[in-house]
Amino acid sequence: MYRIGQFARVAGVSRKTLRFYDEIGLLRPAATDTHTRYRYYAPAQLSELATITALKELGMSLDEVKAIARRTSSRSNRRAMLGTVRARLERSLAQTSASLAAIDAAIARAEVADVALPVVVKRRPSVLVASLGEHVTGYDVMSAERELLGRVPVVSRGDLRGVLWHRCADEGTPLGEPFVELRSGRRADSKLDVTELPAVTAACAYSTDDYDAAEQAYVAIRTWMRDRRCALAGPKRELYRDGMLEIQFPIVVGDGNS
Amino acid sequence: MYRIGQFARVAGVSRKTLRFYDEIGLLRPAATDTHTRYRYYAPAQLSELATITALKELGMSLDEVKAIARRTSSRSNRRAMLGTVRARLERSLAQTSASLAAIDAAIARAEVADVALPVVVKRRPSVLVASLGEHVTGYDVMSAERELLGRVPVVSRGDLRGVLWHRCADEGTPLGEPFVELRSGRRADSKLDVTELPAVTAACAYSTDDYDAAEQAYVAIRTWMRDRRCALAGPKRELYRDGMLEIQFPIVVGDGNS
DNA sequence: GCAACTGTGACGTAGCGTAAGTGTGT
DNA sequence: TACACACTTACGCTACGTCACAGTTG
Repeated sequence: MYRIGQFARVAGVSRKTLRFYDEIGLLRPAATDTHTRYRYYAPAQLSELATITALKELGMSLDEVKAIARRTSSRSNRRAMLGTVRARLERSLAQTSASLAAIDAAIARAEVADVALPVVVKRRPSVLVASLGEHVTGYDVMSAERELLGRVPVVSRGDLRGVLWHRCADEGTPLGEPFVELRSGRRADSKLDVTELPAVTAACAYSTDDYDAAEQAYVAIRTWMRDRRCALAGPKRELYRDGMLEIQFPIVVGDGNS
Repeated sequence: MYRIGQFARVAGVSRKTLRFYDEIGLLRPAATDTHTRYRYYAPAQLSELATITALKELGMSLDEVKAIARRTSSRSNRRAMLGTVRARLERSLAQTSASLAAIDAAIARAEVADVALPVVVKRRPSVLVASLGEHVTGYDVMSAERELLGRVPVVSRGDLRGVLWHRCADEGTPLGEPFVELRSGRRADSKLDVTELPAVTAACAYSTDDYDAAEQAYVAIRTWMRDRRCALAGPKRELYRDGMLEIQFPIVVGDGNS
């Protein structure tokens, strides 16, 4: 029989680890002195501990190790558990390599060194909006917006206000459609188009409300999407927030089930 | 100005996250009502928060984000930090893909489904041992061992006892060298060879002390090493521990600096 | 007055590391 | 007696999630 220190040295783990495994019932010492409470381990427990360590290395949590190491766990249970762990590892691998690619891209163009124009992904819920129902060229967007606002009373408006870009400058004449959120239940002028902006996951960036800054934000999102081989999934959205601009590119996204 | 709930919705994070970032000084609200302690956020803070989120996505800790986002951090500092994070990501990637390969191998041969013969890696310190100084064939190992033990008094012996296998059965006649650990400071019979077993990192498995079980353990380690494309780095060691056998294959191992 | 919001604690997560203070073995 | 070893208890770490209870806003 080994006392805790020697067993720890021989097994290559820390004493604290052994006490912890005892505490959570994962590896109980073969004997415990009832008076001194010293833990005594049998040589055969080296292989028990090796099982625990090996399963932990495969990426299992101690709870999972406990479950799989029980005598009562069936072969099919164990196989299922391996599948679960495998799936988790794969997700983590994808995540890590995506981060690695992103950081390499950032290093390559020395971009994040200036912490410039961060892009973030957000899930946006669907929203009820009113618009004029027509797509106008870039130069007419501001007047169209004024007209729209003139037709929707302030009490009916929600917080969101902006432009949907159905076609961007890089594809020819830009075509935009100003919109305002409608407070739920409010009806608008019957000549207005009332539609539901669909829920999307979008890559977003922020800028001040001037042309050059916005252009930089657009470039940042495009670069971000190129780095991640990410496809556009709908018209871009430009939102006005009190002097700030938020630019959203809806993106295609896995549903997490694959 | 947004209150916490709206800011959280717009930014796509939780209220608790915002309170936490306030608490650790990572993102302080633009204003706080001194009476009610309500937090008020400015629209421009959306982009601050986006920076934080983006850096976090790259794999930085909040402490690192705090450091890199400070105005006082220089470009070279930031570049160095990116390098650090990149290195960490790479290690984690290697680790995860190794686990994935191991679990795939296990699934393929339905091995861990029976939680059979786990292999673990251990770092072993160097150890002072005595031996007869000659390599004997497999059949003579037991008698050589008896002779060795006869020449080393019990008081001089340490805990370790076993055989070094200089050549294994798969390479022809097995050649072994029994050894016993010497308690530090103790001198042995001058006709014995006293050497230092070098410190090694070894892949280890356990078995009971009989031929078939030991053979299975050998197979398990060889399979493990093949799965990991891992090379042998010295004579195999067989240790006797009170009826149990521990088999160690020294392996080549990166020094963690690459 | 009521619903929806906000605040501050306090406790939980995983897997141990690191003391602090006290008893045990040789 | 000295010294290594063992014990328990408690707090620390990351990045928040989840109550519970009380005050605030519209």
